[in-house]
Amino acid sequence: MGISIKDIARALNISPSTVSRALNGAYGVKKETREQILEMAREKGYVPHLGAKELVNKRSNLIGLIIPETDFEVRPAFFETFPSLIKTLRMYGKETIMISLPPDRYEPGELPRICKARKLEGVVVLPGFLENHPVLRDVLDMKLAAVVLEESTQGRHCSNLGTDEVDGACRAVRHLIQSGHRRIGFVNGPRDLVYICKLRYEGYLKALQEAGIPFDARCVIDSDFTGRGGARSVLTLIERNPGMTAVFFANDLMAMGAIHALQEQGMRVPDQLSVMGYDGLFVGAYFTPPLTTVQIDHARIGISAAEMLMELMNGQTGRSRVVKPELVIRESVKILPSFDN
Amino acid sequence: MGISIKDIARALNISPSTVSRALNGAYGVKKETREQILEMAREKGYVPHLGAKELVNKRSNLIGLIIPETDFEVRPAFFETFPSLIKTLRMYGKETIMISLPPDRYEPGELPRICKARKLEGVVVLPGFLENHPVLRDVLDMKLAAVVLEESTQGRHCSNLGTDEVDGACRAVRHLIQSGHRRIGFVNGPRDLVYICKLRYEGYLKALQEAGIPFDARCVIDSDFTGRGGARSVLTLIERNPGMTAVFFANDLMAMGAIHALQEQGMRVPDQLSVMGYDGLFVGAYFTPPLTTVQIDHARIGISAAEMLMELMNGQTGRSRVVKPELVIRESVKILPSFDN
DNA sequence: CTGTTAGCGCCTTCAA
DNA sequence: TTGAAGGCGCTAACAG
Repeated sequence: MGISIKDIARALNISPSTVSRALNGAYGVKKETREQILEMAREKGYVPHLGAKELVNKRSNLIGLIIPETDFEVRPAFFETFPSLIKTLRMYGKETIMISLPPDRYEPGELPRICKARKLEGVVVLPGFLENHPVLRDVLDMKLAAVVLEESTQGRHCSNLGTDEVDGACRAVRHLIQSGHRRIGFVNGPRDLVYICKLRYEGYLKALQEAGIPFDARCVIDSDFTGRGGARSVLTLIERNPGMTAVFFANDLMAMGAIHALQEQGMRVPDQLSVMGYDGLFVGAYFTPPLTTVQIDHARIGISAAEMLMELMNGQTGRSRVVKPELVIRESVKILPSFDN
Repeated sequence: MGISIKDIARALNISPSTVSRALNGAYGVKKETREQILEMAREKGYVPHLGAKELVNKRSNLIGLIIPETDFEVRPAFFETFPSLIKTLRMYGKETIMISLPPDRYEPGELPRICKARKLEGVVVLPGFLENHPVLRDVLDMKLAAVVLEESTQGRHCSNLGTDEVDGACRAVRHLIQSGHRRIGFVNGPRDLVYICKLRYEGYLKALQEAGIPFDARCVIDSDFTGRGGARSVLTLIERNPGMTAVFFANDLMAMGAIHALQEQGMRVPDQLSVMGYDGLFVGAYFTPPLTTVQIDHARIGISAAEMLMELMNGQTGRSRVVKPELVIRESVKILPSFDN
């Protein structure tokens, strides 16, 4: 099929090893010969067979990108880390192979088998597998360099990278408080299923506490991260809490669904109810009102994930890292006049 | 490192070739021996080295997924084909490797080199490379099975798969006409850069023609697929066309940006201006008003792309296929009373 | 500086 | 039914 090292050796009447040396390390080959070889390689369009190299070098330069086969609507921001992640890995000479795994129906041992078969050098696990999910456990057991996004999984060969969810949520709610809101609702995601929901909840509590606002369980409701869920939940919340002036949603999608539902009921946002999102979906900017939210820098996360993986592959020990999200103030939160500072 | 075929041969005091046979073709091995081998393989956790297999079998089972390194906002729906595409390929025993290429700064020959080096069996090219882009030309030259999404590139080994853009746009505009609109604006994408823009334009013209509505160039404007662009463009269009009652946008993002801008100007949608989108982003459902749009079934496209690639790999000739998009009627288009049918 | 030899893990003749 | 030998494309160790 393709041109091999032998072909060009034969053409030049030299040995394959010399060709190999010229093409790689370069040292220990007469300049003249090397140039001939390089020339001939170019001429014949030689491309090294990476698979064969791997066989002898024991380095595949392959990184697995593990993505959960889940309903897309749940995490639309999900794929935004891809471009920067892949690009950064490529800068390190690593290529990315996709491994799509069904969170339900996952057979333990499947992932390790794939990794062994392809001799992957590391994996990046995208969010979608819950704490202690068999996939995560296999990742830990494999003793293969791994970076887990958003979950707290960590080990000798496993780092995790997330946003500072507690801080993000806390700042969101703090912003509401600073805008004069005291009775603040919280529509969370599925707290028992998704790790970050716990953290966002923590942030909510923390901000209230700081401000000396007593916690009221009636202000909090667990939902499902969908627009419809957000709509349903906000309506429930309003009914339960007549004095509530603002609601913090654990993601933008729910916030958007809620705003829509409220407007359908003839309520004005933010005049009658302020809404705070979380995620920073860019479509939020085109909402009416434009959604105030907490923005996650996905491109940055992709880069960091790649870098952390390289660290691990260089023998460093697994660690934890969080990037701080950013508060994006748009127009869905009203500043209550009495607190106008 | 890992367990090899030899290890299990030695443990059983038989030859590696027998083990190989037992593990693969299975024929020509005594049932008893085979069972011993299988048992031992399981016990030792044997996993075949795919790279080594490839070396002898000449089949890598690797498919390249070519994605353009572009600004994310431009095509948010972009990644929605991923899950189904990867999953389907996996069902065919193929794994997916990501190849991210910069549309500008692309060096011709780069892609073929990557494909050769990894011995890829085929590629799927995601949208983002314009007609006749060097990447597309290389794809054609490689004579490797390839499925190109959205562009019309085709060849002996190259199929293309898109949605029926003309039909989609035509149906969108037809819906506006049936709702009683006559003077209908069109905010297109960058027509000179993105192939589908031409098709959507065609559909727009076709629908007008069908209805006997004369074309007016002042009703059409090329924009850039962003929310801000849509906002700017709709304002221009309104100024130029006082009698205009509806606008068709070549993507949802622009439609959303436009709706937002209109509402900021105090205009009501759809009462004063009807808006039609294109893409079917699910967040559109949470807009106020919920966006009427043309929906593309990305999951279906992923599946079809995989299947078309397999066809090509089985020796069939490149072909063209379009899937029909679906009109999703929500509330951003007003039915004008006079035409109430 | 260069060629020879051996082997990575696997499969496929060809013989036994 | 099984084993031995050879080779896929490449590199590393050892001679020369």
